[in-house]
Amino acid sequence: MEGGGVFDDSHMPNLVLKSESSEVLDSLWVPNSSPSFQVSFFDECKLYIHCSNIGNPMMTLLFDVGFINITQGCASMVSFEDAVNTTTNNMKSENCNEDFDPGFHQPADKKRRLSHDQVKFLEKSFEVENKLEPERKIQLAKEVGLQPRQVAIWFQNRRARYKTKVLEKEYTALKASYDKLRSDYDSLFKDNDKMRNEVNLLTEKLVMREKGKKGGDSEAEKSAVGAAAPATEAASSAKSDVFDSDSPHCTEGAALEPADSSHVFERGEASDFSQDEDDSLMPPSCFPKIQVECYDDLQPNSCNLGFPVQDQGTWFWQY
DNA sequence: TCGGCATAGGAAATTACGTCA
DNA sequence: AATGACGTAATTTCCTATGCC
Repeated sequence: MEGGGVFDDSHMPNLVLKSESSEVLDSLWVPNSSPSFQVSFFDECKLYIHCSNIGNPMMTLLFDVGFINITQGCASMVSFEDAVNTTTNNMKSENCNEDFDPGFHQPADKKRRLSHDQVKFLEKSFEVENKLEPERKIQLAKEVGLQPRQVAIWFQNRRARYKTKVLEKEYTALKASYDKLRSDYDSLFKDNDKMRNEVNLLTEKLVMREKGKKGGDSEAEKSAVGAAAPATEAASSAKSDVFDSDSPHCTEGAALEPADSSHVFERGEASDFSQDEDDSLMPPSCFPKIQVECYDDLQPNSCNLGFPVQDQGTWFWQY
């Protein structure tokens, strides 16, 4: 059970307070007023408190002892605790009125948790507007039964909590995005590696064929290619069929340069997707065309970072 | 108009307390 | 009963905006 509820009339069995609580307590929290409390009579079950306030005649409040806990008389606060938790022993007061019985004093920094109803009320108000105008602060304080200062502090802390929550959410989203990006990058890198191997194989085939043509020894060419094929076939994926030696993709344009083709694919820093363009290394027409559609399934805000798919292709492939 | 001062309010950091496992 | 973790009320410090002289 949450204790220390302020102005939580669900815990107020006393008819005096039930019927007059709003009026009475409002009067206690008149800004700039200096209410004072005085225990005038205290018997085994009732507590009589005289409350004087500016603009108000002396009032006598009658409380059932087992249900109340005066916490901040100086600040004009009366809190009502659950009967189960409250006894005559824990009745305390930190009233600035030094005339109070020492037995009712408590440390000045004593704090009480706000009641469920108070928090609910403040939360609703916070949803409407998370900043407090002075008038609104006073109005809220009156309605919820707190000091304006307490309301201001609650809003301050609430804003801080809200900000923390938003930051946590943003961090989580950003991290998920990064993880996906990283995962996509890794899989792309593997594909890249696989394709590089295929290109190397095909390049070798092509070179051999060119050599064979130049030498006019077609028999030697056949045997060379035939010998190379079984050894490399295992490493090739099914995609290699696309780049078969008869494919127009490969035969078009100038001859490939096998010696330099591999370093274009070399992996740089894992987090650095940029590659310096170096046309001298490989003529654009030498590589088989990589279809950009293979990136189409990338989700926005994940690995593609919102850039057009066409642009992303250049992060990995320099033509 | 400009500068100095006081004041209020907010953000951020920190402390202190209450609650719970 | 003691203890540590956690949530939160409250405090402190710093900064900024505003009004007044």
